[in-house]
Amino acid sequence: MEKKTFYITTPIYYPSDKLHIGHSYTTVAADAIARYKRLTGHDVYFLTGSDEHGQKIERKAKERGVTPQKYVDDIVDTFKSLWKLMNISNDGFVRTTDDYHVKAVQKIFKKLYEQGDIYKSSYKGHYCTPCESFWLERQLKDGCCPDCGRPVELVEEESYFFKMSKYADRLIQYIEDHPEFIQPPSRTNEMLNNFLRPGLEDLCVSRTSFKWGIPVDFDEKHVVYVWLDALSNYITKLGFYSDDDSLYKKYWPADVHLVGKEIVRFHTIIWPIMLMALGEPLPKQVFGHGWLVLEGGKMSKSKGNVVDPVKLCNRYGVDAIRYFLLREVPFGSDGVFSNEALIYRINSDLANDLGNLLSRTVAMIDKYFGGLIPAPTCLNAEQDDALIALANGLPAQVEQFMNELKIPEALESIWSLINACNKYIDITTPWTLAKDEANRNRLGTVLYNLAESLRFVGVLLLPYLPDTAPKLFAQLGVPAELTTISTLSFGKLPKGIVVHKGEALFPRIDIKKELEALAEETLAAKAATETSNHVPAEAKAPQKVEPQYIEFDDFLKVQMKVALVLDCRFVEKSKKLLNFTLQVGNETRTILSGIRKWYPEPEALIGKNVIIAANLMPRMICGIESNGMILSAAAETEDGETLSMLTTMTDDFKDGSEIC
RNA sequence: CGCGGGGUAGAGCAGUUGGUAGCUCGUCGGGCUCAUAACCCGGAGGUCGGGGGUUCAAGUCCCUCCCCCGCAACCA
Repeated sequence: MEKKTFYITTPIYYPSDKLHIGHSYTTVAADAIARYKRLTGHDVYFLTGSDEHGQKIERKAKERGVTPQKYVDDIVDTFKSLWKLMNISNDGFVRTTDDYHVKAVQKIFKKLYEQGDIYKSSYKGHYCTPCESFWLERQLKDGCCPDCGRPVELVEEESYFFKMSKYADRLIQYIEDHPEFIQPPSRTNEMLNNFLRPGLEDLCVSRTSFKWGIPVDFDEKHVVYVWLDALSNYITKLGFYSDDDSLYKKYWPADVHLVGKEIVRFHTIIWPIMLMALGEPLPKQVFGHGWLVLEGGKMSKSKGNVVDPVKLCNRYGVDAIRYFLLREVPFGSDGVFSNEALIYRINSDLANDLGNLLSRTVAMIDKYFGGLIPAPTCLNAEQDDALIALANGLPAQVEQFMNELKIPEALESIWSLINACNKYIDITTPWTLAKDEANRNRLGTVLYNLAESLRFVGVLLLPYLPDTAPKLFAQLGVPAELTTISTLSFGKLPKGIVVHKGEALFPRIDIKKELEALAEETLAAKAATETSNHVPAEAKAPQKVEPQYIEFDDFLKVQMKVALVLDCRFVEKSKKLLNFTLQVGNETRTILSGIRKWYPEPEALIGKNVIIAANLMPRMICGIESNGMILSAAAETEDGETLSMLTTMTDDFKDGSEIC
């Protein structure tokens, strides 16, 4: 019989920087699912990869003085070694710079163009020159810029567009007909209400402003822009539009695209519409998982709290990290990462429950039966039935959870057997049985039941803890042919097998000591990133460690001045920004600052003197150009909030005065 | 009224169609000694964000208010 196929993908990651624990989470989850499907007899294709084009890469490579290709090659190597380290069993690794991908994307682009779904047009924007921003017709206020109220002019910039609008109705219909398509279901509402029902705009799919991308082969000025390039990976790797599309024929449509919640939108709107336009079947499911949120907020470099998966794996072991990721983040929603939570999990679930159970079981077989697993010749229904029933029913339970991608629940159910075993030992008190030779058969049966239960645990854990399960088999002496899912019926384990006492599967961690050590490291790391973050981007290019101090000359580069607040108001579209109009000597300038939270009454600031960094590169925010930065003091308060204070001058300094 | 997700024991979370408020960790007490000071049992701890309503009965349904988070070209 043909094996049933199963195709699962992760997003392809952007090689502008090293991967963090969030990427590991997605990939480990996909890996666990892939391994589970293989274990249960599916013909699996598991794909991950890298999305390598774009302006950001082009710019970063330039900063570093290497070609974009060289730049991404280096970083993609770190991706691959991380996945190797974490035991990721992907069958393919797609790079958007790979030849087959480039060619297929060009063909896709051309086909869509030829059938009229991609058309050449231009940004027809209403452009406000002072604000340097584009506005759509409906955004205008009385035909003028909604921000500054000044008149706008019509401008154009050439670019190709994809006719998403044409397929919107079909997609809405599809989503309504296939409630399982977007998971978890709450995301379905989000997509329909936020994006689909209000109406889709056509998507800009080419750029002329940079070169690092797949050239549009019939119009060399343009490169293919982001999503058309990136999303196609899921089929180009399978040989779509190539000489050999046998993999595509075999595995498409994908069973699951596993993605982070931030990109559900692209996978459930743009991607299906692309496929509709190509006349290809849609993926069966897009699963948007939650995020690993860090204690004290999102991961960010400025907080110095980016979690490096390589360090974690080296410190605690790959399986410990895999277990934590898979167990801690609930189905579809966010989970909190903290070192404390990680260590507690490792200690209580892995060391205490699982590791210790194996250890005490093997030790007793060793001690009472010379290391040979005894035969189960003396069953006691009252004590044994529940345990055996639990074990026998477990594969089906895990199967059900895994089919719904409820990985934490699947693990929980496996742990219910582990816990039952620990309790079983307590009830049967083998050490008491051992005192009386008359109970020898009963003792042997108890130990047999434990060993056999542990074999179940080992087999079911293979997808999640691929390093640990074989260690468990080795200690119990389980032969390879008894480590498949089809052998999971209680009693298959033969008597007389030799057990081998071994190392603890997961050594216990001294929490107090460990947290202290970690705190020290974090502090050091934070100091390092802080110094490097305050250096302008251009100077950051070389990889060497940044010095703790800056040169006096560097300091002189920062021009700080006193400025008088002429006007201060909310930026309408923003929850966080204040728009300052400032008098600096004889010039007037605009600066935006994200401090609305702490200054809910902007009028009160008018007339104050503030200190600004005056020669920062101007930057567009919310369609308004910001010219500099207002200096503030930030502090952590007890409830973890950052407070920010405008540094105001009480003295009567003249605005425009230099600060030195 | 932009959209979405939340507010349940010290922490993190479950609670299907309304019917005794649960789980994990921590904490306190007890048991056991095979085991990685691990394991097993028990206790304490909650006016389920506030207010109003429907009902014999509301964490669950309805109304209203408050707070947190994410997203939406937004923290220089």
